[in-house]
Formats: sequence, C-alpha cells, structure tokens
Amino acid sequence: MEYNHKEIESRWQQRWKQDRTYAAAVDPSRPKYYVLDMFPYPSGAGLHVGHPLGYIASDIYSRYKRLQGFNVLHPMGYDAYGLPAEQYAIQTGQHPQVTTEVNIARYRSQLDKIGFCYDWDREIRTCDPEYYKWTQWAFIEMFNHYFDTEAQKARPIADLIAHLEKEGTEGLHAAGTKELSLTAADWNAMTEKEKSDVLMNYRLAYLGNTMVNWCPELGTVLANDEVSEGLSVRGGYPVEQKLMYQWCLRVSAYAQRLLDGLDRLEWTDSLKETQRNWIGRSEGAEMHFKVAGSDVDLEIFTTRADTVFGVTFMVLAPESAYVQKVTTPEQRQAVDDYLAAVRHKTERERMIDKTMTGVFTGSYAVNPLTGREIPIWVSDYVLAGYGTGAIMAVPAHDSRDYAFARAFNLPVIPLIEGADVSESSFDAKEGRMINSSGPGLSLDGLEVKDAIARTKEYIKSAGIGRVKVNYRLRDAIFSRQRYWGEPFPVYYKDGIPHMLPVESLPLQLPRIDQYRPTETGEPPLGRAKDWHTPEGYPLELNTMPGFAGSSAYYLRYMDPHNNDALVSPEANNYWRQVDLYIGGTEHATGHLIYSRFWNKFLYDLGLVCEDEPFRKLVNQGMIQGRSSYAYRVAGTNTFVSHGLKDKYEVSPILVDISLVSNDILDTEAFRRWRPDFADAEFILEDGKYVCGWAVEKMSKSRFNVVNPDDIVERYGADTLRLYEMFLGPLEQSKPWDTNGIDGVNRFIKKLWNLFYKGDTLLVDDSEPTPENLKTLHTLIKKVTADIEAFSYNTSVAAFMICVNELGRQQCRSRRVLEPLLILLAPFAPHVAEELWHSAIGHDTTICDARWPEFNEDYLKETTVNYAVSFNGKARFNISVDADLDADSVQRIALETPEAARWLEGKTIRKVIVVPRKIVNVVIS
RNA sequence: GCCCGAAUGGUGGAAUGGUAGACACGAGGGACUUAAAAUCCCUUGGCCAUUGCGGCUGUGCGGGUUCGAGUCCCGCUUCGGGCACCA
Repeated sequence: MEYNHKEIESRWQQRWKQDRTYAAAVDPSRPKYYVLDMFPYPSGAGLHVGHPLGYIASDIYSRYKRLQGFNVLHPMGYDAYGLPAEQYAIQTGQHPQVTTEVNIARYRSQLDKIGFCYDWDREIRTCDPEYYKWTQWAFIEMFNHYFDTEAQKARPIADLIAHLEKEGTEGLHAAGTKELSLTAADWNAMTEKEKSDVLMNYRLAYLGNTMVNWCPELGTVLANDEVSEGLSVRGGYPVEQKLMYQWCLRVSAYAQRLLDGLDRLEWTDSLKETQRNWIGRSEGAEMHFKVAGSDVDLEIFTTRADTVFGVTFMVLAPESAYVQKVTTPEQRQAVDDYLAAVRHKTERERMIDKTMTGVFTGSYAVNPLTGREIPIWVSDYVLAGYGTGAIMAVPAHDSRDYAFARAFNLPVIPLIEGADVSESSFDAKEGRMINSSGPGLSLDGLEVKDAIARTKEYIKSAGIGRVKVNYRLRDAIFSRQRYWGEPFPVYYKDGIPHMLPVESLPLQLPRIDQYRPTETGEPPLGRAKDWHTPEGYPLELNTMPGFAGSSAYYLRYMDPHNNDALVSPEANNYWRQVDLYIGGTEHATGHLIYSRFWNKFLYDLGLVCEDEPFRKLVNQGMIQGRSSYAYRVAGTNTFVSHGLKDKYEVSPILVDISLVSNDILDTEAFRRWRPDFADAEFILEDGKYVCGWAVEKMSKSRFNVVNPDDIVERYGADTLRLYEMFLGPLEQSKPWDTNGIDGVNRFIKKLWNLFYKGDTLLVDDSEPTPENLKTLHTLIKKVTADIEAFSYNTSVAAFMICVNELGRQQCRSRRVLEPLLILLAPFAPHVAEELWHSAIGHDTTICDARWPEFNEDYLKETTVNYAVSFNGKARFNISVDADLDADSVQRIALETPEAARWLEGKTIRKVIVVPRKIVNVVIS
C-alpha cells in the first residue's frame, strides 16, 4: 500500500464525524481541560494558510491532553457580526445574513479538510438569536448594576437607589462619570427623568454624552481600540472627535481589578505589559489651586507633586468647564477665538501638529505652597478626558510645559540640582531638590522620590489635595450606527430609556429594505417598520459593536443549547474557565480587555465561578505572504532573472506565486497569465528565470495568498499541519514559504515505509532492541516536553530524527512503532489513525489510546563522553563509564596520551569536573 | 520620548552557562535508471591545509563576570511590537 493522503484523510474525517469522537460532555469523574481558539470572522476571502496556524497548535494540544486522559472541551464558532458583510450589503442589497452564511459554509469546509478535533455540536454564531439573546441579557444586567468602589465589585442598582433615598450621595462609594453631591431630600424631590439621569451616572451600561471617535466614512462611532493614529483600523478612514449621546460600558470602573488580575495569569509578559499600558495606572496627587479674586477652585492631577514649587503657570484643556469660569471679560474674545480654532481641527491634525498654541484667560491661580500668583492659560496640549482637564505647568521638568513656556515666554524655575534647563526640560525623576522651600514645607536636599512622598503627605494634612490614582483606560462606547449587530433590548418612554423584560428576549434584528442611514441621518434601524414595543414605545436604533458578541462566547460553549441561562452552574462549575487560549496579539487591547471585564462582571453577580476567563494564553505569530517579483527591463517586454537584474534598468513586477516554484518562474505560464505578457522575452541565468521575493502582508493584490485547500489537495492535511508547525516558533511571525514543505512530506513517507514495503506489512512482534528503545524514549521525553512548552517546531524535528534512526535500525517492532504513532497522533492524526488501524491492527481510534510513559532507564548510557579542555579550549574527548565519580574521571583524563601531550612542560593549577559534561584542566 | 522583544550559515531555524549551527530547505557530488521523476548515500559557516588523520576563525558592535558565554551583567547599533501631547 502506498501512502495516499486523500483516501486516508477523507476516511478518518468521516469516521470521526460519524462516531462523534470529539464530542465533549460534563463528566465530574474526569479532569477537564478547555482549549479555545479565538473564533474567526468569516470573511468573503476564505481562510488563507495563516489562519490555521493557531488552530493547528491548539488542536495538537487538545489531542495531547485527551491522550493524557483529560476530558477536553475544544469548540469552534463564528464571530459573525461585522462591517464587511454590511458594506457588501450596502453595495449589493444582499442581506448580511445570507453573505455571512455563505462565508461560514466556506470556512467550515476549509476547516474540515485540516482534520481538527472540534466538538461541532457546540458551534455558536454571534448573529444567531439563540446566542445574542445572552448578549442582550448581559447588557440588561449591566444596566441594572453599578460598581461599588469600596467593595470593588458590581452591586444591584436597587442598592444604590436605597442609599440615595436614605443618605443622598453621602458615604456613597460608586464609580460614576461625574462626582455628584446630593442630599436624600434632593433625590426624593426629583422627577423620574431627573432620577434616571442621576442613575445613568452610575450604571455599568449607561447612556452618556461623551466625546466619541466618529468616523464619517463608516458612518459610525468607534471604540478606542478600533482607532489608530486618528484613522479607523478598518478601512483607514479619518476619525474625528464628536460629542454624542451614546451607550457606554463602565469598563474604567474595573481598571484596578483588570490590572491586578494580570498577575495571576499565564500570559506572555509582553501581552500583560500591553494591557498594563492600556489601563495606564498612574499614581499621583490631586491638588487644589484657588483662583485669585474668585471662589473657583482649580483641581489638577499630577504625578510630580514634588515640583509644585516650580509651577509657573496653569493650563486648562479647551473643553474644560473651568475655561468659562475663569476667563476675564477682557480676554473673552481671545479665548473664544482660540476655542473656535481648536474645534475646527480634527483629532489627527491635533496630533500631527506639535506647535504650541494657547491663550491667556486673564485670571491667576494661587500656588497653595508658595502663595505666588501664576497665570492661567488654555491650550489644546492638555486633554479634557484625562485627569481633571487642568494641569499645573512645571516647565523646568516637563518637556511639553517647557515647549509651551518657551512659545509664550513664561518663566522656568529649575528644581533639581545640576539640571540644565537652558535648552530643554529635565524630565527624569532623579536628583536632589533645590528652590523648593515655602512656609509650610521644604523639600530642598531631598531625592525626588522622597520629595514626592513628602509632598503628598503634606498636601493631605494641609487639606489642599489628596493622593489619587488615575487610569488611562476609558469606558467603552457601545453604540454603533449600524445594521449588522445585536439590537439593544431598549425602548424609550417619555425620553427615558427602559430595558425590555428578559422574558421577551431575544429582540430580533428586523428586516429593512436598505442598509444605509435614513434621510434624516438616523441609523439603518430607523428604516425598520414596526420597530417599537407592543405598547408603541420606540426601540433603540443603534446596534451593539463587534466586541459585544465575542465577550462571553467562551462561556456559552460550556452549555450552548441552554435556553434558561447563558451557562448552567453545573456546566460552569465543571469547565470553569479556558485553560488554554490561542490567538493573535491584535486583540490585546480590545477583545481581551472587554472579555475580562465582562467575565468579572458576571463573576460579581455570582453567575460564573472564575474571576478571569483565560488562564493561559498563547499568541501565535502572523504568517506573512512571500511575494514574488519579476524584473522588466525598462521600456521593453523583456524580463531579466533576479541575479542579473543589476546590469539593466529594471522595474519589479509582482508575479502570482502560483506561477513560481522554489523561486523559479514558469515562463510559459507567465506568458499565459496576462495578455500583455504573452510575447514576453526572458533573460535567464543557468537556463532558469529566478524571481526576487519580499515578505509582505498576505493579500489578493500582491498575488501572494496561499489557500490551505491547495496544500491539502497536493500534500494532505497531515503535511500541512506538520509543516505549519515546523516553520518556526509558534509565537513568531514568519513568512509563508512553501520551499521546505517537501521535507515534511518526505518524513511522512519515510514513516509509512517503516510499516510497509509496497503492500507488504513489515510490523512484527519482535522484541525491541535497547537501541530501539533508546530512540523511542528520547522521542517520548522530547515530544512531551516540547508540547508543554509549545515548541512544536522542535518536536517535528525530533520525529524526523526518530524515524530516520528507526529506519536505519530496521526496527519493525510493534512495541516501538505503536507508541510512536500515539506520539504523532496530535500532529498528524490521519496518518497515525490509518497506521494504528491497518498496520498495528487496532479497532478503536487512536484518540482512545494513552500517552506513552517515559522511562529514564532506556536513556542511560554505558559510557559518557567528556571533553577535556585546557584553559577553556576543548582539546580531546574521552569516554568513561557513566557511573564513575568526578575524581576517577579526572584521573583517567589526565592519564590519556593526549593529556600528557598537552601537559608537557606545564603544571596543573586547577581541575574542574562537571559530571556528564566537561573536564577542565587549568594549566599555567 | 517611554515600555517590551529580537539579532546565529545561502534560507527557515536548533542549542538546562559546557564540543555552536540539531532538523529541514537549497546547493554540490555519487548510486540506481535508456532517460527523467521518485528513492538512497556523501559533502555543505568562513579561511587555510587537503597523501594525511588537521589548524585558525566564527552567534550585530564594544567591554565585563566565569575554568568556560549564542546564553549572564554593563554600554551601544539595527530591526520588530506596544503606549504616547495621559501631566
């Protein structure tokens, strides 16, 4: 029998499907293991070879864990809501549901060909009403809860109402958009609308008038992680800041818990660091500066309380409420002009333009430590959204303040000994303080670190401020002016938003005739007929963003068909959390923050038993494309081979990689590829046309997309799987390069030849030789350790060595070949199953086998090689019995003729023997 | 600017502080073959010596620790990634 991947792979894929081999069920008698891939958005382009990289890695781990006796949950689904399907709908009128289903079918058939061990009974789609019912449900729960900052957890909004009724905001610890101050009497006297507004300040899902990232081109707002450098991540369109009334999630309330939780996770340091940066905790102080001749109190935030003696001016953000309060009549016109000018700049312009602009308000603030009066300015280098939107400026020790002071000729007072501030500010937090003495406090002579601590203490005791922690993490904007997303379970009555009763969920997405905004500029849902409650109250027109559906999907996999709950307590208590999550880093500040927030919220409600959703996380690298280039001689239709191109004036032309093999161009196919190349001439080297290449993103326009189907068709799924792993370390980004795939394919054939010669079965029941066992157990040890470390590329190498050695040893013993197949099964399941079945003769699938035990004894050497070195230079090797002690090894080493040669005329100063390694003889 | 990470042959990449370059590709040579494909064997970091089994050098650069450094420490260079008028 010859190795025939098509026949083998289709046979086993059918068998697994028919037997439901990978269906998982709650089974308290067995330990569980939950392996999850980040589910894909089913795009119209289908999968390319980059997508399966992470899926293969998780599949290997799942199969390995199963062979070790774990009850493995390994599900897959689709993140089915998204902009591309909707954009396509706008262009063609095709319902996004239809497009999405077609794409899902395509993805599924591509995934099936690779032989993954998913439990497809648990498949979920975010656009399925049975699924998004629970997305809507979670939103209602968030609306009905607030965050208790003292207990650091979510509590029912009813508790908050009870508190307000009794004590107003006195003693209230609730995360809010603004700090409110109400008495119980104030609250009780409020209208329903006023009360609703107050509660909105605290709800975890709330309607807020916030500055949003508005993308006119996409016609929707975007979350912070969907914007990069002032452009939308999808499409790259300009984004502007706009004040809009939007649904938001109070993610910022969980900032500290999101930060603390990181310490307990097995994630890479870089990913944790990225999240820490995004959360952006900064410890500092909030201080009050009185405005001279007014009762206004400027509240500012600073991390450099120690520099308060060097404050020479104050700066307000243009959007700050303080601006109107402190602007003097004389300066009114100038300030208004400035504010108008700032408003006309887009976010991007504001970021690119680094020149300092600003205007004096006419007012002065009083430095609480020195009593000195300092001018108050307005400038757009201060952000409204961070801290209090007002800063104390210390030009000597902050580069932005320095630039502003230089631009407007404001004084600079150095506060650190030896700091030269004639050319630039001294921003480092080090050195001894000078010029820092006032009536109540002196910092002179202190180190910066101590000065900060001392100042904090002082401002607290003097009542001019308090220690404060700020976070950069902002609340997530949760409304999208789009059609293809989850509808909000919200209706409006007398201008007050209300949640639909949970029993009425899911609120299904209505059909509409067109997927554009309405003529009046309302979101597409404004076109829906009968979009109101049975009582006639209008429903919300916005839909939820992409991350809504992906925030709790891992919980739904535990119990996907439950109609009464997102997940039952039994299922949740058994599967608990994702043990291994594999996906790309691009979700570091989006999905992976939102999911953690969502999970912590459900945890606070007692609905899930783990505080963190993903215990261990591995980021697979991106697979880039490898584009091929031909070089056309300028002004001709003649192409010159890569090695000779420098002799001509050429322009590179992208060539479809299907016309290129091992960088050699199929010139005939190239002529047929496009009409204008039909009469192309070639200047060859060594009779071949060699193409140049470049590593670039895989995309249709670069003709460098590789479809996994083609690889499976030609080499088989097992070769694809092994090759993707063999390409390099999992976490590393690397170009796809088919050049080495033959090596892996050869390995499978060599493996096959251990079992068969033609149609003759070679496997026998012979006793394995010690050499056979050594080869096998070396592999067991290596592969087990490698899988645990996700070092799959080196395990594939280990398989190659093992098979080569067993071939050389003419090993035919079933007792060696059988465990070999089990070890290989996670990597190349089809060929392992086939040989397990046909050559070894098992009836059961290899998935029911047990991972072989490693036995150290087989690896014990009878002799150990030592290198003997003089002054660190290895000179010769000796072999001695393994069990000898260090002294004996030393003696034998020194008695060898080689040693005598090298020691001639020298004296031994020191001898170091490291067992099993090297003997060092230091001579002088 | 701040914070991470990386740098090893022609290529992808291996190396608990212990013989650098595993494994694979590519390349060169050979066997089998009428021929090709497939398969198998040998060589393959560089330089020198190749009728001798060898010598020298070598992991981005410069220092250091160590009997011994690709690996640890200090200082650079370059390339990736994250954050960024965040006070």
